[in-house]
Amino acid sequence: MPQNKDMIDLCDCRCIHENRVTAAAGEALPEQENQQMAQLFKAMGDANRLKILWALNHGEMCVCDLAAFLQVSESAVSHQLRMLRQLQLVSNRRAGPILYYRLNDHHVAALMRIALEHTRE
Amino acid sequence: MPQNKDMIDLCDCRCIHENRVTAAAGEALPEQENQQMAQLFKAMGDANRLKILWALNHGEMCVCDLAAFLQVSESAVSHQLRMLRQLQLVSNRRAGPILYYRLNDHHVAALMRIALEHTRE
DNA sequence: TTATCATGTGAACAGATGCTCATATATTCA
DNA sequence: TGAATATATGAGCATCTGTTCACATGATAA
Repeated sequence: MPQNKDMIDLCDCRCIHENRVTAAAGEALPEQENQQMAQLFKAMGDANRLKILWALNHGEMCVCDLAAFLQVSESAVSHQLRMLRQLQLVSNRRAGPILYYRLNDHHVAALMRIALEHTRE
Repeated sequence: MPQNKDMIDLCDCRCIHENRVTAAAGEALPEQENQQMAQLFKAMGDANRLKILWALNHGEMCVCDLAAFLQVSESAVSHQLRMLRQLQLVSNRRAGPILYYRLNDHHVAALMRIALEHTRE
């Protein structure tokens, strides 16, 4: 068991077969950052949410457009947008009764570009 | 409804409030690629799998080391490694009874780097 | 062979997830 | 004010996920 549970540390493995452990120990990743990274990937790890992010990467769209685009209910889109909003991946502007959503994080586009490269290899 | 369900196409939204739809239509993303991208992000969207990938990014490790590292059973790690193997994100080499796992996709490191940047802003 | 260690696999279960439906809120217009 | 439109929210539910447990497989050494 690692002494410090907040830090990912490779020093306390039960069976150590080579010295790879000490080699990796220098690059510890705080537990909180690991969880935030996982949360980001999880948000992008749903086909419909990814479609939303992909669409918003080309320009702002309102909820009902996104719903027609994904062929799901506007309620479903709204639920997904709330999650993306809470993670600050998207934001919106109001124009009368209509909310236009847009990407709010420049990393999202970069992540999608790399993932697309990955699938095309 | 889009006529071609294999293609993400923005031309058939029910309510069109501006001309953003036509602007986005040029960048259609095939359904299959969208799903593969989502699968990649989903694989990285679990805290334990991300820890595995993070650890392997610093060098190869065997299953029991990873289990001690994550503080879960070796069976759990094995299940997760199978998923990562099937997605070809990791591969292994055998040294006697021990299997050493390593990253098998150069995009993974890039994705983790960007995600880490994201969490640190 | 037999014992042992490292890993893989299937079943089973608790918890998470994503959708729909019904309803609430908010804005605009008559 | 009341009606209509756009979006948000909560409940409920079927499905998916990640873990543990028990056991199987595969390699090594005695």
